[in-house]
Amino acid sequence: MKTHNCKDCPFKSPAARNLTIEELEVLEQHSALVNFKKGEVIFKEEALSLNVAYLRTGIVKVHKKGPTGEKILRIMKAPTYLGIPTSMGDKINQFSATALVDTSVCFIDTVLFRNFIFQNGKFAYEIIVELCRNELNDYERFTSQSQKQVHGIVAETLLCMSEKIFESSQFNFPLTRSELGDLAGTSRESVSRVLTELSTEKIIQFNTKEISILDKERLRQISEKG
Amino acid sequence: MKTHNCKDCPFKSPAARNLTIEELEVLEQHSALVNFKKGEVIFKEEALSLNVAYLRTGIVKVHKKGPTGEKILRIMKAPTYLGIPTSMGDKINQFSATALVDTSVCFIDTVLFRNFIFQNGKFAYEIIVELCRNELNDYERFTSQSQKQVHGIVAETLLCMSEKIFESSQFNFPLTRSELGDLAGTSRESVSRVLTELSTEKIIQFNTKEISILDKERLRQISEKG
DNA sequence: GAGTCGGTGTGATTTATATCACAAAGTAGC
DNA sequence: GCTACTTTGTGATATAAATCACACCGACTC
Repeated sequence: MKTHNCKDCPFKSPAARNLTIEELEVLEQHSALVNFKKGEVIFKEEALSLNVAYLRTGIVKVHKKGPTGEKILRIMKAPTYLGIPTSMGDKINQFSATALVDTSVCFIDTVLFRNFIFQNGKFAYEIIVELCRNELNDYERFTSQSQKQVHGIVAETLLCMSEKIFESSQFNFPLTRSELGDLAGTSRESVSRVLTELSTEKIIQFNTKEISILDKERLRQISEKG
Repeated sequence: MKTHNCKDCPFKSPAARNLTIEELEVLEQHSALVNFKKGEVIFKEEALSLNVAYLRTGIVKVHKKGPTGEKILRIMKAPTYLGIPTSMGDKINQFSATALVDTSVCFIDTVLFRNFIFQNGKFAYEIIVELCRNELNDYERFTSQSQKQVHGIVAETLLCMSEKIFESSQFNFPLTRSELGDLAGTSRESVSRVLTELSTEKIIQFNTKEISILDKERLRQISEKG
């Protein structure tokens, strides 16, 4: 039984679009397509990293144990590679990935992935571009989080979710308040308070999971002034 | 007058060691070696990114404007590439790099750098490995900084400087207290206080610029428990 | 329907850290 | 050497946000 077909995959990564037919055939033989339900762990920190994970569809949180609890490093949306740093930089996973919605992931043999880098420059180039973009994003958020205060960070996080992840001003928020705190670097209670405050000021509207942004401009102002 | 010689450069990057003689000759023609004195800016945020910067010798700070001031993203030591994300991920620099000691940098034409990635898989692979290692480091520090409190972060930063940058328990610290604050995500005054506290507990010893770690184990404990 | 449980809102309190303020010590220029 | 400027240490104060505490609300189970 054929589980997947890489050649005609409608969710090919920009990198994989540069692979030849032959390379795609090899990829097909050395990769596995796995579906995850909301809440399931895709790969786990401290486990041996055997594959590169490619997020084909869905949304995941990338997270890591910290001194006082879980830190959510980033929310990622398909299509994207998830575990390149953890596969190329170290033998064991330095972070975990967990599905926030139903998700499909391709696990690609690390040796094969490495061979593609060696033999296909365009493939390698796209991987590098993706890594670089991620790094720039991280720097941006890192800077914000260490200088802004809660209002600013929560506003920024909401904007980011709206623009980058859901591409809509209204969305079903896949994180609990506590997780949003872990992402924004603050506490569950503080998030809650900021959210109600934004709501009373008619900047957002929400009922538990459903959030809609009413006044994007003011939200951006709050995000920018910190 | 020949400014530099890539073929026999004793500071070749792991990536550049995979270049052929011919490629090194091209590199030599399309790169420039520039020396910087302590405090000089190597490249600046918001300027057009024209080259990939390779830190051949020296130590630099990579920093970025934040809502309330400068954020130091990381301290980097030669040999390392400095501006890959800023050259590959975007047309304009998303961060600055400033020399902390006298430093030499090779500026490599971005187009040529890209061609090397396309045509030399081993070169590309080493670049990817470097990017991945950096990302893992960033995640680690990011997690620490958002969960530890000042004692922990300052301790961690000192340990990191000692182990990764100077490889010695005694070193001439190239940052001001204020910069150390920008790096650790805290204020100048808090850094000062933690430092004197660590000093009265005989964990470190310092006089303004010269710092020595006396009790590495206790410093690590403080760093780990937050 | 009663009971458990994870998630949530929100007030009261505590606490870590920023900020303010100023003196002292370095450092650079002339 | 003296002057001006930056950097540093440290006490007093202010404040943002964590923590604690409790009530509430679904969603499940039995």
